[in-house]
Amino acid sequence: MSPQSTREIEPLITIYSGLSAAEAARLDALVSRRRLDPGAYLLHQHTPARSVFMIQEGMLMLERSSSTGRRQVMAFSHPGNYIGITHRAHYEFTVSALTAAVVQEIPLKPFLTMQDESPRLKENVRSIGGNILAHTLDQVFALGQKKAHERVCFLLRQLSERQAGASARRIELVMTRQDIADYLGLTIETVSRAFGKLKREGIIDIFSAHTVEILNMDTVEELALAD
Amino acid sequence: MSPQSTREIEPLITIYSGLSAAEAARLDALVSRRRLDPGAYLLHQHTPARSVFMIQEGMLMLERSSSTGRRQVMAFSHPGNYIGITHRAHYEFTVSALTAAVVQEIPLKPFLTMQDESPRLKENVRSIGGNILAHTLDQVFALGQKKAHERVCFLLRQLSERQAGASARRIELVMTRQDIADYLGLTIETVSRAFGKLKREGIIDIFSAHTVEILNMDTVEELALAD
DNA sequence: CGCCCTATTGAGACTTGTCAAGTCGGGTGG
DNA sequence: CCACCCGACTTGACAAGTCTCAATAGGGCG
Repeated sequence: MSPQSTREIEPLITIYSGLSAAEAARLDALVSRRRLDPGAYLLHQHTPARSVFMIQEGMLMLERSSSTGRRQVMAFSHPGNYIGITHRAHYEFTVSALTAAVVQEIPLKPFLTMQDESPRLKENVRSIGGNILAHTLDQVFALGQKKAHERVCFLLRQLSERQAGASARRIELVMTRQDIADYLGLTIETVSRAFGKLKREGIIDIFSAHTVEILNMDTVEELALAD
Repeated sequence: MSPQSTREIEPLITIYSGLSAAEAARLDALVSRRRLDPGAYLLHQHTPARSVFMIQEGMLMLERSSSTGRRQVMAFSHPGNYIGITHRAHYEFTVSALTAAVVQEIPLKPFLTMQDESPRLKENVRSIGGNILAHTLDQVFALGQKKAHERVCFLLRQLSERQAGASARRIELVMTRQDIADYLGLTIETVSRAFGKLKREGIIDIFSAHTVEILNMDTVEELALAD
């Protein structure tokens, strides 16, 4: 899939998509809910993967740190996103809550068993895994090919896309500049200057450090997809 | 999983791992072989995904191009690697042969059916998918956090790791400098200078543009993993 | 032997990182 | 209620890294 096509409106596949009422009920029986305070950790890199999670409310952040201390943010996760679906025996990254959040937890073992019995469920999981890989490939493309202000547009576009309906143009930046920098492979100063540049050029407006509005969506798109 | 852990010796999971003789035979019946000349395309981005491939001989390259012409190489694929396993309805990238190659082709539909009936096969596919995601996450980390010469070490380490047993220190660079540059998010000039720097520092030796030897594996490792 | 494609090397421009100073805003304590 | 404080963000000046453009070298093949 090309970087462009992320713009397709994905109807946000869930594991429930197309399941029978009976199957959905069985799945429901597995689910428990967990509430997270801002800053709280959901799980840690290298710990055994025992559950799959779906975000119900709030925003989470997936990150990876090297022994020498630098870190790479792998994703910002929204309601409807899944965590832990494609993993191996151990989690690939650390996950923490950027805001107060509620996640649904599904124990991995019965979830896998149920996949054996429901082709549709298995298919849904496969789709979600594909989406995660596609997202990661987009990120590789962005980090490999784009300049600072283009990477910022890449993020703005991702956030506006997934943000609840109405005013997708006004964006709440829940995360810190450091989080953004670590996501885009930049420094906070460069991120800050990139925002400044976009504002000077009239492409976005910055109300506060954590609220921006996209004035010219086409240009943002164009920069986000620029190679 | 941390960037470090890629160094674990993966016993190269295959879809056959742990299958019964009967299952293996059924799988064999699905497989056909396909020979590729150097430079030939195996499949194209955006075309419907109909098969899964395993490389038997040779080296392939996975790449993605944007409409504006720049491209990102997503991976160099060795014998034993799978292509198309985690995909969606359409292939995510274009795949071509860097050398003469032989691939095994498995039609997707019967392959998925068989997964429904063999939990072990499904588990193998899941593992392989996890490896692919892990590889991609490593790449994100490298592009986001590393300098040019560190990225080159990142590549050298990957190649030495997967290269047939004995002299993993001598590395054949089958691909062009442009391919390397597009994989690492650099220009060919910067790649060339990075090689030069590593050579001047006595970390590698360069016999020809396409043959290098790692003189100090520890340093290469260290640079490859540097954050 | 000569040609062509690829890779290397050099000089200068541009982008990003680093270090340091200054601003903004929310929260606390006087 | 206001002053202060602290963290987060912005801005500036400079250094370092990478890109661009251009010239040169090297290797394979006719």
